[in-house]
Amino acid sequence: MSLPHGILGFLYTGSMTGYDLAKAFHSSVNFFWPAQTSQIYLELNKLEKKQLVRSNVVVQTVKPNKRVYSITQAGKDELFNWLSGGMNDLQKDLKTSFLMKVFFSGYNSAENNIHMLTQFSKECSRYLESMKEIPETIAFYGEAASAMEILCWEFTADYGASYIQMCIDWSKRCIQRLEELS
Amino acid sequence: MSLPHGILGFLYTGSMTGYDLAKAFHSSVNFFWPAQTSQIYLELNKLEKKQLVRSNVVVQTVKPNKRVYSITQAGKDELFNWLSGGMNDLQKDLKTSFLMKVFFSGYNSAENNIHMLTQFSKECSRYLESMKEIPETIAFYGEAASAMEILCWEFTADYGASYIQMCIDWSKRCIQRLEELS
DNA sequence: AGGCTCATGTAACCGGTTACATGATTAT
DNA sequence: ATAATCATGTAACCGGTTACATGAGCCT
Repeated sequence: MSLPHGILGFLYTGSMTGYDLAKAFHSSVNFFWPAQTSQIYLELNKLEKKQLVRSNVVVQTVKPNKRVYSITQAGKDELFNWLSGGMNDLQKDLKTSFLMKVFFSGYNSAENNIHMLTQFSKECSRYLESMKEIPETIAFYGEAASAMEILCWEFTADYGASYIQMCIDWSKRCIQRLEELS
Repeated sequence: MSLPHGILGFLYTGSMTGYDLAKAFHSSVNFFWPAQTSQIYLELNKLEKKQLVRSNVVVQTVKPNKRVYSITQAGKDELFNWLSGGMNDLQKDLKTSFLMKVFFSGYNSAENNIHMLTQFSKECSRYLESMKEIPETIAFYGEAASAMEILCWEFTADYGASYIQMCIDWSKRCIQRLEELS
């Protein structure tokens, strides 16, 4: 239950079409929130029914017509209410199928588990690598943004990198303990 | 798509009822996978249709009758296939509404954001605190488990604690940078 | 000719959440 | 008395995923 608030967040900086929003999502929050374009259109409909956004069709000759969405006052209220509102529970953030797998990996051999954790660690490194473009992306979009906005974008990047690094450190510790067994 | 595998994982150690499974979930993986009892019954039905588990009713006189589930060979195959199978994508693990909130917190004041992050940090500490019982739980259940099983349980606890600790460190860094602004 | 950009959707499905429903026995 | 334990479900809903459908114009 976050995509609608993300949409409101983007619309707060200016009116956009569903298509624009999809691009905005994909080029910014994608590394932690991959959104489907179709889902964005669905959410826009819901948001309009709740009167948190409003839309009007812009007729175009060369390109296809488009529906431009704007945030309403009620939408802004909802956005800021959400921003200053209560936290999401940490339990939800920990709920990963990976941990479920680890929990039952005791049925597996040490070799298998070392292999599994090595694979995991490698995937983490790959992900970390793919996140190295983020500072450039922030610099690009930051031209038109406030210092505070840029800072908060950097916070999300920091969080992402820290999380992946923690995973790498953790798997290293686990592998070490598995090797001590044999 | 992990709960069914968790069920198979528990049934691998022995036959159980839905009720037993619910207790097993709640007293072990609960800190990273809070499962609803009703969902467990639904999944058991699905697993039986797929012939990964089989059940038979045990008539009781004093207590109500119960349906005991056992894992089939196909179920064991599925379990071990899943255990040694490909990784879940890290992107999913990063997909938290909290990051969405942080991303748009640039619209908020420094004071508001410091307050928000302080609240978050406190909640993390509380969660860390609540996780301190886990070693005892592991010791309790570990009596009947192999060294490898215990080790993997500890891995999940380590992961959980490391994750929360990372969140605490991260919010500390963020707050520091916010304070430098003013 | 082939692929990209612009532009907007529908439909089926799925895992999971919340809330509700029932009812006997046993321990405090 | 009343709370907990044992025991199993149904129903409505919800956010999100996957796949599919359409179609004009522009660039190479």
